[in-house]
Amino acid sequence: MVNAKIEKFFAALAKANPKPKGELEYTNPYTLLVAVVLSAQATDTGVNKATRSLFAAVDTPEKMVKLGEKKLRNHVRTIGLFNTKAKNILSLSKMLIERFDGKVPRDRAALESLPGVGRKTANVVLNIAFGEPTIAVDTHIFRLGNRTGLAPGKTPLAVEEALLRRVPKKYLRHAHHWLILHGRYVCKARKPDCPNCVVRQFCEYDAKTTA
DNA sequence: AACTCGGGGCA
DNA sequence: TGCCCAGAGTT
Repeated sequence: MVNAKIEKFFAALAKANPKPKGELEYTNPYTLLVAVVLSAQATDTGVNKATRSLFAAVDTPEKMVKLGEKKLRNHVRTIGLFNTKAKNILSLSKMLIERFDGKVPRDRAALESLPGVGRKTANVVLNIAFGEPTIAVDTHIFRLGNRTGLAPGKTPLAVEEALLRRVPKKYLRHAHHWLILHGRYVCKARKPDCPNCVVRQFCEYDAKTTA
């Protein structure tokens, strides 16, 4: 995809998402980190529902340790893979207290050293909590990047690097979130809603299937 | 590269 | 009722 096309691609996404919801609503790096760890292979709505009461009372690693793994597990029981996730979140919270002064580190290697935190989760935290120009490539963005021709790549890391090269700098701050929302609700895996897609005129997939 | 974790949402 | 989901860790 050529540069002029990419610029219009993101301008259209920006216009379609004036007030993006979801992760951008988090102002606390710690609850953001916990929410993203919980969201692995689960639906965002399910995570939001389960964590609403939890985060009202528990918004620091100290409070999480005090709550304990058993009660945490009860809070997130409706989320898939909750057993492993609860264990990771307790362990991760203790590590934050012992090694990072109780704060979420603004550092990729430090973040990825935490249990349950991989490259995708680290990128979300770096972007949303600290304003770093990262792109977190999940299944949605991986599919969208390849399908549209915006950022083709064999692996998630390859797609991430392609996006970092191609996304205009002024859009880098929000590109990650726009792409996730677009992949989730419009450029869906099964049945992409091309008729209602704001970037269809820049999309190689739409050109191939409907032209 | 393949396998496992996992309850809820949705067709 | 069956299939899939805002991944990460292990083998």
